[in-house]
Amino acid sequence: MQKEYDPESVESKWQGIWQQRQLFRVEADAEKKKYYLLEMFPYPSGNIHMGHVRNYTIGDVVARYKRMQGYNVLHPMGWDAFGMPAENAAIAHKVHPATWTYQNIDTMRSQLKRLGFCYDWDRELATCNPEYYRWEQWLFVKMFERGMVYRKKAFVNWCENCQTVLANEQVEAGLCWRCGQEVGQKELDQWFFRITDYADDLLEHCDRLPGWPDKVVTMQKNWIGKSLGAEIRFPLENGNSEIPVFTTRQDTVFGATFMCMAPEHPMVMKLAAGTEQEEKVRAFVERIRFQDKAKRTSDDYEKEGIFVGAYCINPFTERRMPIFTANFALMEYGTGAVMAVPAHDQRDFEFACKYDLDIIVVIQPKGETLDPQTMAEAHVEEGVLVRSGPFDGLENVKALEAIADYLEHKNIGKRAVNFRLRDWGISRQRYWGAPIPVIYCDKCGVVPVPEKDLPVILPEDAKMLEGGKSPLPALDSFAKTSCPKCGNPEARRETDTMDTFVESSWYFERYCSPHYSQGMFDRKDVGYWMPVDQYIGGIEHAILHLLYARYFTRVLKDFGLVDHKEPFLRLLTQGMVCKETIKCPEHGFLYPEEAVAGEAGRTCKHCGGKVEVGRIEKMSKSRRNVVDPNTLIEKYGADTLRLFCLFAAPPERGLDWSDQGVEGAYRFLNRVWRLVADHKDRLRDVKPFEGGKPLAGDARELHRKTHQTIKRVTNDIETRFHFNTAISAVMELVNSIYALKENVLSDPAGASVFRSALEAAVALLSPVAPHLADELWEALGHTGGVLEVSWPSCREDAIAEEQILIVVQVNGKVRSRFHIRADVGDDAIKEAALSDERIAARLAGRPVKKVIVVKKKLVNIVV
RNA sequence: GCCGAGGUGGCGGAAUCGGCAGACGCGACGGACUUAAAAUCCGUUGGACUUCGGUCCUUGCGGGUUCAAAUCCCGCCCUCGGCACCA
Repeated sequence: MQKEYDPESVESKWQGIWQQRQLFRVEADAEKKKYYLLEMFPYPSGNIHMGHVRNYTIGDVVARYKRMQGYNVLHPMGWDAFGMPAENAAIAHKVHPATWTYQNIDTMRSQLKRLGFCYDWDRELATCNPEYYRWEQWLFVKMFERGMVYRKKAFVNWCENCQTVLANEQVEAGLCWRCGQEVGQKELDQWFFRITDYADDLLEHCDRLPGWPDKVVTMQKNWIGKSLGAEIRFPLENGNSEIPVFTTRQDTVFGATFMCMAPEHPMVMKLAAGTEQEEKVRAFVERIRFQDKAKRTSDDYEKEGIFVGAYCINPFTERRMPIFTANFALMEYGTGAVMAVPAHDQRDFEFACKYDLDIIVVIQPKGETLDPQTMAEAHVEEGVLVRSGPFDGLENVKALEAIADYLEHKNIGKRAVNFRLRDWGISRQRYWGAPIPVIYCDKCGVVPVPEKDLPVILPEDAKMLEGGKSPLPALDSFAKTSCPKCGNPEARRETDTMDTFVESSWYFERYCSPHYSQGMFDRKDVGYWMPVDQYIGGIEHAILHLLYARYFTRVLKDFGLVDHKEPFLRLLTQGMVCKETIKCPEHGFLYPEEAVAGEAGRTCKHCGGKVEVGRIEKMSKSRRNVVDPNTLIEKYGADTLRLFCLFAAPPERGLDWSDQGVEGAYRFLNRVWRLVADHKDRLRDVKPFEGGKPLAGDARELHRKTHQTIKRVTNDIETRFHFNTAISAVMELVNSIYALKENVLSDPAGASVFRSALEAAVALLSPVAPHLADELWEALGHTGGVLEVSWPSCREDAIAEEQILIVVQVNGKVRSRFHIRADVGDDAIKEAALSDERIAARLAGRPVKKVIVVKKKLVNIVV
């Protein structure tokens, strides 16, 4: 062991040993209790960033802690390797997406190894590998056979200029990110998973995820968005047809004065046909359709609509209702048509005011009379029904039921449930993804690729095209094929690929048997390891990824492939890594080195103007406030970086980067190092303290502190994952060792206690700073790493204090404190408090009204 | 607008069940060591007043409950995150 702490040499030494000993390899073993710890796998974007470091450090601490607790811990890592950035890089740098991806994986794998994470690398997987996605294709075919997938027309963002489909993140303020042209909507045939079949089940089980943060559960519930209401059919005036409408407010139906339909609604143009409105309606529909969704739903939307030239009849009032098409009506929700009740819905109210439509009050609030002439806004609250025929006088909450009954009785509608959640569109008109295993034949129609022909391999010889258009449709060697059913040589393959969320919806199951070649995974292994005991990742995946993963697991269960329904028992969503930003009014965000320190504060290197410093924001390249993990590892080592990430804040909160904080972490590790380096020789023949013999003085103190620390650290990790307080407890122990070392070391029992304290500090620190811990452990005379020993256990008898501190308050204010033997009763404590010198002086004979004694803690005297 | 989380020293944060507010770290200040600096070690460090014994104030703001409130209740302000024309 060197005198000076040199992280570089210590870390490379132990990483070599760990690898050579295959320390992180695990196998399913029915004899052992398992623990599956999973962190969300990264997209191989090029380099590990601070967010990854934080996420994976949190996971690594838990994995190592659980191993020391005796669990068989599965802790795998892999790559979410399909996705658009690879295509963008391909176009920008003329590298093939596969080359780019695999290079990035190599870089990032070595970065993760450099951080000392205890992954079982034998289980590494990359979703772009055909051995992975072939099973996804296999499942797709199974789902197709069962009708769990279907094809329908749907809109995509389309850039006419680039002749390509754009993902939502490629649409910036309604414009194409590449060419700046306005983005439109194009209707294409696409594949959908029927996730809505599981909407109720997914919603119901939200309340059975006690290990999930409430926030995430709420977000999932809102996303699923179940509404109870009714479907009401409004006949057309000409009697040809009817418009079904979904509403949650059937109690207001007597106040419905007009109808609003989504511009995409198939009936709109039919209704307008032949009327004098036809051309105007066509122009309106075209205009709204072409707007991208972000714009249509942006803040400054204006409600607008147009009369389609036809009327329907309110079946309750026989009123003739003009039919409008309006930009705020959404085809995707409900039936795409809304019965408008301007008196009791704010949107309808604004629309009615704008187009001068009738407003009829049908819900009257208590103690108030609403007048349509003077109303400033809709009345959406409760009240009593008026102008509602047989339902007059009914409270509106009761009317909801009564009118629903009436609808069903008269057969003009029915109770209905509507979900905000829509089926999962998985088609991507992209190259770098898993091919959808389907063939189109003129004779047989849609034919799934037979199991024996799987996988449908994404051809790696495709040439990437400018503008981002997928090369697959034009690649005959891929797209041209023969029909597996009839042999027709003119059949064509589906050239769309799957949403990358599909890959990430089952990778955690694949990890259980990543090399299994007979199916998606080995049932036996999945049965042993799943479900995931602890899942850790960013809050940005709180909705989609987690919902899709929950859905997929249900599908697998329905196929009898797994026994569990929920994949993740406990979930931790870690906060963002943030850092202060520096902004120049002229040059925008600056790197720290671009801001020059001067007399009047910092100035911009480029223009000399004053810069604005301080706003703390999420680290990102575009804000120029990133710090590079590599640089920090070089300077301080992985252990310091890990320590800082955990110490700066509890995991679920945001972490504010601080260079000085990193220095502090480094200083602490040096402090621990020196403690061992300076005393290992004196401790060579000293055994750890075994208990039994009575201790006195500082040795007793240190022994107590040691076990108090073990208890605190264990509790902080076990129940709360609060590593920051766990670390501060170890810091306190180290401070105590420093303060007491000479007094304690002078006698043999004391030296034993000293060794125990030191060993406890090293062991407790080992999940956080594993390299340093192993080195110190070895220096203390042990063979083998700390990971292979048991987590320290706390001796309750060592913790018990013989003297306790009692705080004395007078009227709730602290006035004195004293020590007393821990075994005395409340009455003795009360007596001691009242006779305490300072208290007696303060009371000065005033009558005591009341004395409250809190066991072994506090006395409050009320006068 | 709706939903959720949060607001504590100069800063990050602690106080786990209503019982000493400010653990631990950073920064700052002082001292030791040194020719000097760095590193290290040891102190001090919420604010105001102080006769140096203490006293008063202090957990976003205003009320309340309680012997006792950072913690519970009511009202308000601010910050962050999510959803957002959902009928």
